[in-house]
Amino acid sequence: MIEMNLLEALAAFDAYGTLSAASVYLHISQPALSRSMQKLEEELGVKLFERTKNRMALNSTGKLAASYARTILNMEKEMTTAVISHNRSLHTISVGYCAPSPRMEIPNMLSSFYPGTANLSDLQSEEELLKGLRQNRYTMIVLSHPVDDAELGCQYYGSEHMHFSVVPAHPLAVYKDQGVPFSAMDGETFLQAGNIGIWENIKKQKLPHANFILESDLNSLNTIINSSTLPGFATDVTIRLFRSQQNKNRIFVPITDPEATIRFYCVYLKNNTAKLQKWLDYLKSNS
Amino acid sequence: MIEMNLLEALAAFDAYGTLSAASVYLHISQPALSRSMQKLEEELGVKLFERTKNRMALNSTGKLAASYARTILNMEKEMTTAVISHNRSLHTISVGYCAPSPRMEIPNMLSSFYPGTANLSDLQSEEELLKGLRQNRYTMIVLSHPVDDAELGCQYYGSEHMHFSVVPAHPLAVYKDQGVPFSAMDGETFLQAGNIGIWENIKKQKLPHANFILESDLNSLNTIINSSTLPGFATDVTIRLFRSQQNKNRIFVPITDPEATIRFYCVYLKNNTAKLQKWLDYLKSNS
DNA sequence: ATCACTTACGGGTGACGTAAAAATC
DNA sequence: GATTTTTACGTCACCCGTAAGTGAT
Repeated sequence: MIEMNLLEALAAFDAYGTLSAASVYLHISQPALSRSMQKLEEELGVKLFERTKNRMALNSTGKLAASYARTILNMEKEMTTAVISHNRSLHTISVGYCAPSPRMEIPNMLSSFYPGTANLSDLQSEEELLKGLRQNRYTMIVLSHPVDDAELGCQYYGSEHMHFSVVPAHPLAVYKDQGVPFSAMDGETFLQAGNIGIWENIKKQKLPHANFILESDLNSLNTIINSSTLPGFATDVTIRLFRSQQNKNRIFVPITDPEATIRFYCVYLKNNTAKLQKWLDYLKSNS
Repeated sequence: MIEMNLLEALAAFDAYGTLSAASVYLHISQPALSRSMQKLEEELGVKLFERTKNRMALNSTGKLAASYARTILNMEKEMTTAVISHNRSLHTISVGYCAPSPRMEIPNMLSSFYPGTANLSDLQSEEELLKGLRQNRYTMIVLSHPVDDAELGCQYYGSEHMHFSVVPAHPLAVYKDQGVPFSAMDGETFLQAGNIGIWENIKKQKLPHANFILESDLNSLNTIINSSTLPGFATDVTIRLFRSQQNKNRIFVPITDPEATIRFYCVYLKNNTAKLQKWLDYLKSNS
């Protein structure tokens, strides 16, 4: 059997033309490479080189062998990358989100269910998420609606309700219990986090005349909110998550339109059910 | 880099299911195989097996690796056979003939021009010969006519002239100097060697009413001829080649038809000109 | 003189086999 | 008790690097 290091030596010689040059590339001594080539010829029982006293060159048989060597080495390289990447995928849960708040909550929960398992997050449009799921780029995606598909599993995760965030002096602050419709604030200027996923669509639809000042860095956004009287947004989820660091000077006015509530669903390839079993069981037990 | 022996060990384990069985197949000790598998996992940095205290099984990563291992091993096997067969083809001249007499003469001549080079012979129809030549199954073929083709070289080799072989008492024996046409013997029964190549066509065309008793073994044929008065065939070439062992009781009557003479041409792929140079030079110098 | 390859020689690594242990069937 | 895997240990082979030699440019 021809060992891989001999194949690599042959390919290197073919690439570099002389033993000395190839030996430098291979980080071995030149006599060692010379012996390797002799051994290769001996194992195959075939002359691979035309030799003059101070020059070696592949003959036609050697050229053929070198071309095989290259393909075998490529396949070996492909094998290692494929095996390693497959292994990584076993220890990674990649989740795609349509909105920021599940993205804030879920990774920590997954980490506790799957300790030692990397979990990657991505915020995307729902079409991109579904495409990525089918291409196995996501182990699971979180959508704002259930799906019905033979290949896909679907499990309700939870809901999120949108509020306006206003200073106490704001005229609408008094509606903090009964709520207001989106239309009550259309035309105002809002402070807003950068990427809000699916909420972007709802905002455009329900507040067509409003202006938005975007700040993608959450710390900066918080600083700005603290020093500003401009209204902003908050949801039941973000209010809960950031209770400790919350600006006391803000009133959260719930929005009464049905579009202000989103129900989230975890969607996954049924192939991956086993991998997600613990997580799905947890969700079922909570609903 | 993953060495070939590790790949073979992995493939063997996949095939046999236990280290012990695989180690028997591989002719190594079972602990050695155990270490090989550990080393493979270590080199890839990946778990390939589910292990219980006295059982090992490939996990999904291991299955993937084993399948790569098989393809790489197959390619390595393919490499050795391809290289060896290519090498053999360099040291072999395979010649296809359309008639027996060049096949009797040429191999010895080639051996003297190419000592240490195997030379294979085959008797075939001219269509088969041309097909085989283009498929590189023949280094050279001998046809009864020249060819004109951009890819093919062609060199006149020599001619052969057909005679009837009759006992002295035969009525036509007296024509041994002036010759007779084929038609003079049509309808008679002949003794004939088994495979006479292109001559078969000529015989069928020019002696449509004759009968032929075939004997493919030349020694047996000779015995039969010696004890028989039936006519047969001989050519200038066979008369010359077998002069020593010739039956003194035979007269050779030349045949006057133009079809009784064949001119032979060596045809080869121009690709192979270098390989046949010596031989072609010899033929040119003789014509 | 430099370069390129081969041969000779000594040393260290690593792969092997034997032996033994642990655990399962 | 038989099987299967792992660990421990000693041995030997093989591959490597250094050094030296040959021949060509």
